[in-house]
Amino acid sequence: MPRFPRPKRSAGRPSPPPRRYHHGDLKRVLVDAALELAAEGGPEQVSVREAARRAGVSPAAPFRHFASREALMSAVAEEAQRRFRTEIARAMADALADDPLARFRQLGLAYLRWAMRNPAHFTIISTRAHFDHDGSASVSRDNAELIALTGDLLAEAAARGQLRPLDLATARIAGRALVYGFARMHIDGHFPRWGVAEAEIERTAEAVLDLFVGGLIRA
Amino acid sequence: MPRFPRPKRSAGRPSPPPRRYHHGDLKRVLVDAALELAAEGGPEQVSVREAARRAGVSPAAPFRHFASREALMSAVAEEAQRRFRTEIARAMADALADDPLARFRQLGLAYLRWAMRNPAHFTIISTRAHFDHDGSASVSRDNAELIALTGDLLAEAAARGQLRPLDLATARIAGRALVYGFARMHIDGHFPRWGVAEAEIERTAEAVLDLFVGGLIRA
DNA sequence: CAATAATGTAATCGACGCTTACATTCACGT
DNA sequence: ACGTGAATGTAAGCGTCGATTACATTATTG
Repeated sequence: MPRFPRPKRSAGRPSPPPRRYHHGDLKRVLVDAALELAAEGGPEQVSVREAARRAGVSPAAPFRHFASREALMSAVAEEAQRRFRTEIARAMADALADDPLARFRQLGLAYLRWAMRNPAHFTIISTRAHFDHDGSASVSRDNAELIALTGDLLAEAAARGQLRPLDLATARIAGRALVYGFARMHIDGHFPRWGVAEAEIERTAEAVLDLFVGGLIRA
Repeated sequence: MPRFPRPKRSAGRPSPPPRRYHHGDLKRVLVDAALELAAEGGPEQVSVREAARRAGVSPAAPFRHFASREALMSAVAEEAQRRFRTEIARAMADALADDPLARFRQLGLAYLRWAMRNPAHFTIISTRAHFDHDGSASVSRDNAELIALTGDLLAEAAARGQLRPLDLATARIAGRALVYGFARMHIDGHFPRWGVAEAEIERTAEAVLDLFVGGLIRA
């Protein structure tokens, strides 16, 4: 006797998903549930059991698809990274094509906006502790591309004589530290202490970016 | 009959601490153990039970001193903040007294060094998720003082005509975002992806700071 | 259609945070 | 000095979690 007696279907009905023993697309549903959990309560709140619960499945079921919580988190990270990458690409498509410094600024702004609007997902893809970056080829590739892009934009700006004399590698890293730090200050709740109200944050982000870029250009 | 029969002491010995029922200084020992745990495996690795274990005490004992894991973490954070504050004060005492920009740079460098050498402790005091900042008067006060100091140094530099025209509040925040971001990039394991080897990091930190300060000064 | 792989459940383990009831010791007023 | 209440420890247990194992059901394929 089956432990989960299949509910009798009234004859001709085409079957609204009434609890089959095999879920069908559990892997994807688990990742989605985990993304939700992260968005709701931060990365630490993601639990295999709760994801299973939301998928309507037993606590052990997820382990057929993910060997560990960490493996689930890696899948979550890859999905988050995919969304991040898409958003950045969209922003860069909108940016002026012929001014590398303007594109650099636009890249920084898009990065900041996505990070601040998706704090949990940003944290997951940004913090080694939450999943194994090196284990994900796509995340590594995306990151490498983004890093290369910032380098290219700065190099192009330098080639056009827009920059004061400075070390490009240092400027690249400083720029990243700036936007990463700003995003994390927001996520980690620093801004109230700095007298920056929620409503001012995006404006402040632009001001900070402009100040930084202003410090790079030839006077 | 006592469940923990006191081990007989050989007569005249002055008692090396042989397991008394009352520990004597459990609160402090628990905080120290928790600090160690954080240093070893990061803030997430801090557990009440393990701290109790290292203190040689039952799993329930810590709850006499800390109402929750979070309360323990707050005590850990306050101790970490105390150490941080001490280190910053020491660095500032060593810095040139009469050049505000040099002091600003020195402050940033001291901040970075401590953060990178004490990653777990830095993470705890920097990330709201790990404990309730607002619940700790001392941490709030320390932070306010540090924030005020950066503002004062920049204002003094501006008053002496060392800076190009810029918004001081923005510069303050940009400076903090820069050092916070750099420190977190290190802690979060970003630098290998950016081609910065471990041995180069402190040098890179100085270069980044100098580039930023160089962008603030009058050309 | 039968064998087998894929994918689910049940039951269980150990670690954790936390609570309650009880034991031991300390500190203080008489 | 002493006895009593406060302080501080233990024991036992609850519910949650990640993870494993044995078994049940379904899908696939020769």
